[in-house]
Amino acid sequence: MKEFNAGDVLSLCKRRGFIYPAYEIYGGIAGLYDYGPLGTQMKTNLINLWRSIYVLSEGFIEIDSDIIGPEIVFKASGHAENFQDLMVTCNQCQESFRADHLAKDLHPNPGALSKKDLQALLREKNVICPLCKGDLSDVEEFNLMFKTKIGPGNGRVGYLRPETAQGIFVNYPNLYRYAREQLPFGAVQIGRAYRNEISPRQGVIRLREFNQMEAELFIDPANKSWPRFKLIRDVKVRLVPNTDEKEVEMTFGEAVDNGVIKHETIAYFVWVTQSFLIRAGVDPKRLRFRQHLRSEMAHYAADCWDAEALLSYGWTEIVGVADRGAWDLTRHIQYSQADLSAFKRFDHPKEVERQAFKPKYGLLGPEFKARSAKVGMALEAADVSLLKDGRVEIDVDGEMMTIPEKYFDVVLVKEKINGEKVIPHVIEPSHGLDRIMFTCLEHAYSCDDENYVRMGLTTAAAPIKVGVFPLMAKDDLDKRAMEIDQMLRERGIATYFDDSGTIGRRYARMDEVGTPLCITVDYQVFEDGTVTIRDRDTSRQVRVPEEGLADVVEKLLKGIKFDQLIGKV
RNA sequence: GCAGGUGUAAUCUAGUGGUCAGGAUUUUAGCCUUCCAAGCUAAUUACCCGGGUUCGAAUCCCGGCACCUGCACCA
Repeated sequence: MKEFNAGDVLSLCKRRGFIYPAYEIYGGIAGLYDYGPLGTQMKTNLINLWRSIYVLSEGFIEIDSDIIGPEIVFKASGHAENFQDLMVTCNQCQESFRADHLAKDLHPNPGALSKKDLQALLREKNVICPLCKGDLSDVEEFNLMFKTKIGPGNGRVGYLRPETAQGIFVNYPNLYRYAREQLPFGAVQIGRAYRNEISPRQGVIRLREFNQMEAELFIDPANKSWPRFKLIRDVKVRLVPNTDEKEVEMTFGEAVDNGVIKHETIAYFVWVTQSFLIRAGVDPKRLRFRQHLRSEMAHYAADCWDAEALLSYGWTEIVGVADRGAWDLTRHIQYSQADLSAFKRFDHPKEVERQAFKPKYGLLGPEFKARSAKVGMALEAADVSLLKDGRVEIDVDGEMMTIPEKYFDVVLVKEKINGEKVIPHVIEPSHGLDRIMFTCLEHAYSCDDENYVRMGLTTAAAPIKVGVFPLMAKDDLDKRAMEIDQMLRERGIATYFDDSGTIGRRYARMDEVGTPLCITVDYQVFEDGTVTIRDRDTSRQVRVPEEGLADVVEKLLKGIKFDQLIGKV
């Protein structure tokens, strides 16, 4: 086994059609990559695997929302604020600073200043580099969202989404209704997102246009247990808690019992993530879950665990599982005025007695004419504590009105309360598809001393499942192999037919792109109707009757071990 | 964005201010070949882009772009 680095893997990816640098004939653009034929197929395979877990097994609903969104969505989400930092750089030591942080003592609210004003303020007060006392650059805007205009002329300001999650949050009322108004329910979205990164690096690890698979699970804030958690209590996981930042292995049950992971729901989806990644082809020995440090956790997050894979770049975040609390929905409630709550029905309705205003509609009518109904409704909704000096001040359609007590009585009312409105909390497993894909490729890559490259992709991820070869392209062997190839493709199995050059070269070609199985039709087929199936990882072969071949192949692809098969055939 | 390094074919690379560049792998066609990158013959493909210096630049200089490393950024 030879040492290798990400460059070797990227070379192979380009050579064999997994990943190409985008716009290469024009010199390329940093942070943009295209998927080639094999890459696209593999990406589709990973998506289908993920979808089968979230949509089929866990019952999430899937949507596909717009990439372009109006400015207000990203004001609500916080991205407009957090993506547009004003920065200055020290001309001497090259350190970068948030411009508003440097102006903290010079202005009551520097965060609210425009770029121009902040620039003027810093210049006027002769602010210099706090580290080395060097001169500072002009104030520069770092806008990490791609801005665009919606419509002709001045249009409306729009942005390309920096994450797919917001499309789910803004559809919350529709999805809540679709889920028949019951918690918990979850929604997923798979799609592209855009961040105008300052410095894209490390191949496809930091991209300006990337693919996300995000799930948003809406749960009752008062109940973060998870029924299916008991099924996975005894599964082990490697954790790096933020308390001492040391890696420990424990079961999910222990992690929750000891408070390492905050609650069952987060823990369960860390498990879902772990099992997905391993089935996708991430090496379990190079996978761990690291808890965000307090300082790196978003202020609204209750807990957050990143799946990290060990790549030649170092430990790299590939999935984040966060408890975002009620933050997103609360923000969208503020900005949109929409009702993004869930109605939590009590097991037994509560009888409540309370004091309330009872409007005298007979008097309200002549006095307030057309507005009397609205005044009455406002009175009914108002709290009796507002009553002062024989009058009450209430808000009617945004206008404050003073209503003397001759227009109402104060009475004791009995109310039956069936439940309460709550803003659901959100558990978000967010997957960087491109990073996961690259991790699968790098973890699958092996190269021996003879420079023989073998990609140990899992059967789920492999873009080609079976290579089909005639031992020689003559004597009807090729015809026979072609029939097998077509039969397998009709069964929905992705094959690759190859009759060129020597058989060894064809095996090598398939090994290099991670094809798990190869079928070779040799002369024995004319004697007993059998062909050989070759296992990529061991190069071993078994003879299998042509009849029933597809069933055997399907079993192998589903995970039956090659060894078990040898006994069976 | 800053600093340093790099840029020759699909991939890995040799090379020099002076015959429009050599090798290996790959690919394609043919010969050969009864199971793991065999051999033979032939073919296709490259000096990142733009400007400058020079009689002459792939080579030296400047600018751009891309990649690598470090810094910064990473909601």
